[in-house]
Amino acid sequence: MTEKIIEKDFYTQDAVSLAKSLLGKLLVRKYNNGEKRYFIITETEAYLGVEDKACHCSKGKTERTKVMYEEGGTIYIYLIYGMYWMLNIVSGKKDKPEAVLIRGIAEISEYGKLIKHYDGPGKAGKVLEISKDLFNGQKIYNKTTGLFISVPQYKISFKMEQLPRVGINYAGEPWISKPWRFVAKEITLQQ
DNA sequence: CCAGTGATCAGG
DNA sequence: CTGATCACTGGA
Repeated sequence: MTEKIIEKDFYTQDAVSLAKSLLGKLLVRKYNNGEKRYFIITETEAYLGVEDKACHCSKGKTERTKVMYEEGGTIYIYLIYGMYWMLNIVSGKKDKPEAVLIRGIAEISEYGKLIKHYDGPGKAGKVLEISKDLFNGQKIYNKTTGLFISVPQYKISFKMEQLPRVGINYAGEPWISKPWRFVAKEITLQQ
């Protein structure tokens, strides 16, 4: 697998366009034992600043949310329900708190064959073996951190679905209805 | 349908 | 310090 890492500038776009752009990109995880695995990003959600009542930053800057105020490309990780590590990529400019939640990934082999889907952010976090200690505040465009995003060498085709976000009923309207969840369907790879 | 599980945060 | 909440998942 050749790795064409995506540069820092890519992450300065707003969270909604970044959420779309990340579909079909390759998430590379180099584990502590040296093993390397490859995952296509298949589902994302955008969280858009202090106004968005579904966004953690709607309550302002806290110990947890401070990394969302960093520049685009910063990794934001938090624990939910005491069990699941959620992986987010901060987007936009410094001091504009936006992020994209990675909700689904599909593992592919080194030769571009689909292996397994991990549908759901908790499952994705588990297979990636991420945690706050390991990656929170790191940069996703830094190839040395063990978790980075690149352009896949294989041509990937899919249909994009746009849906409301899940698990945010507490946010109220209009935020519940914002179609800021993006799913890649019918994924095929050409070698 | 619902319990598990612990960091985080507002409030005293 | 305490109690409530939670961008979820897996098993009745």
